[in-house]
Amino acid sequence: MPELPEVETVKRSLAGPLTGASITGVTVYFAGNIKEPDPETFRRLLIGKEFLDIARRGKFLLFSLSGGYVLVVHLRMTGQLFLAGSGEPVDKHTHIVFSLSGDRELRYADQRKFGILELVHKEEVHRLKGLKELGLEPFSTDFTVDWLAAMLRDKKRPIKNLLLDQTVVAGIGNIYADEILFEAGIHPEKPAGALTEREIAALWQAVPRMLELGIQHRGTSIRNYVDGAGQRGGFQNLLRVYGREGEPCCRCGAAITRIKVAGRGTYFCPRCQHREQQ
DNA sequence: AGTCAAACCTGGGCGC
DNA sequence: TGCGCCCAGGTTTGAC
Repeated sequence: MPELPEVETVKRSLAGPLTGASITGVTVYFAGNIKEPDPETFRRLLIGKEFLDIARRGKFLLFSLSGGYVLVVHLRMTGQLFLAGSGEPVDKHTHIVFSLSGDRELRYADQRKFGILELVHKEEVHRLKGLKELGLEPFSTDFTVDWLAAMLRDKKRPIKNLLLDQTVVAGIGNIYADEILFEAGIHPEKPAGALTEREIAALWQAVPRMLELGIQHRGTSIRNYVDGAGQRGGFQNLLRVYGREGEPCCRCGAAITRIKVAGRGTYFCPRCQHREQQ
């Protein structure tokens, strides 16, 4: 599910309703997603805490709580974080329920159970695995074309592989990587270091452009993704290559092709996205 | 340094 | 209906 636009949409949809709310109880139906501390300490520490602020870093959500604690959540493939009324039925994939004042609940559901929840003191956040290795935020002012050019220089790995590397740029996943490369007209297997200046400039523009477009449409819902209000996104209808194997390219009409890059299903237009030059 | 497969889990879709 | 296989939005791990 969740790449940067989806995580950002969850953040925005939870920020209003959650800010100022207090946790009155925590029910853990499945503890496997709780990485630290142990589930009982996790429960005990959270009860009575107030949500102060929500931030996003890459695909991580960071909930600042009273008492100096931070709840860090990574949704991985199928994690969902959404608000519900306390009377609504709890489905079998809901693993953790945070009861809030006013008969509301924040629920964590996760069909494949890959997601991660960690509760740490704010001084400890910087040491968390995955979070500390994150690269640049694509919307930060540090994400310049010169910085990108320097990151690609002499790299032999496929450009798609590099886009998916969270230690380079944070937040891009498999769907947006394909859409970004289509937008920029670059073959996903082209070695990063072989991109021309024009291609680097096009890529630099396409990264924030496609992510922003995803956010404007409230994310991509192909399977499980929903925002903090339980609503699906709309960007799946605007994808131009992802999931469109065999369909005509919207620019040139050639059939969209599916290959594997970095072990991931990869969609591109063989005519618009070439390996050589341009 | 890099690439790859496998692992963590569950479920949907397909062909037979 | 059932079975087996492949696929899935992410990341880590260990082998080469």
